[in-house]
Amino acid sequence: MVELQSAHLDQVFHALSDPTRRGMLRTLAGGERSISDLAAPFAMTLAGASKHLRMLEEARLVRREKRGRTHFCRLEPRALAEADEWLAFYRHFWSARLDALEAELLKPEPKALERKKK
Amino acid sequence: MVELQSAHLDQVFHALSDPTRRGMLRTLAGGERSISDLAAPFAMTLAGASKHLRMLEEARLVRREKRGRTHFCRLEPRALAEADEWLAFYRHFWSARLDALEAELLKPEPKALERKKK
DNA sequence: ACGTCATTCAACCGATAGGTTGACAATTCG
DNA sequence: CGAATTGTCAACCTATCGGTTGAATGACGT
Repeated sequence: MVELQSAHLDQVFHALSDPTRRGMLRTLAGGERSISDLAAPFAMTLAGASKHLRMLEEARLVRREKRGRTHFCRLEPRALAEADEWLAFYRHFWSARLDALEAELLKPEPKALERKKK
Repeated sequence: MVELQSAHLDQVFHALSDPTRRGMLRTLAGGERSISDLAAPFAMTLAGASKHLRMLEEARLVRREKRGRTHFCRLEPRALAEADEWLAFYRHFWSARLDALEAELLKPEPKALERKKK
């Protein structure tokens, strides 16, 4: 858990470092979208947008499924979760409260949490 | 809260996309360090490391204080918190449990939390 | 079969990243 | 003062980024 596939984190964080790509992820938060749908909000050629999508896909932030002639994309939250795990290490620097709760979540006994949920 | 200074997020995520810089942040999690201290673990000239530090500083992930001839760096958690806030929007995609707890944290009444902590 | 729609590919472009080297600046020590 | 320590600056190099254009691919509708 400590190494966290550094090379993949490189890809993920780099993918997140562009506002176009972050915008696309935001759109995908609303559900499956075609490439053209994702490209539409941006003043950019489709080929340009296509490249961004490919980076998101290679970073495994997005999954693509081709149905007929259109490619549908969906958010792949796993990679975001990895970025989040990396950040979690630092969480206590800015928020002792959230950190405490999270520590509880990750402890070997999820009893307290299950009580809360059920 | 919705726009989150996109240009700054660009810088932050880009800064995090390099393993050398992430390594430096990890070192800084242990407290204040000099530039040479931060550079030491990496097979790289000091000038190279110095450039990485400057990016971290410009992304406001690190603060620098010059005392005598040595520059001391400290972690600046605020920028990491911004990245975390951005990710928070997507948290429910991979963890309904954590999301629920966090929502509780951010609600106007922190009563339940205080009971847990004290 | 033909045209059109959705998307990629290949080539190109200027800007930036990530690294090096060598010279410079500032501070401390003898 | 002079030498060593700590770090930056400037110039350079190669690779990648973020974008364009124009042609190619593949599936659909008629």
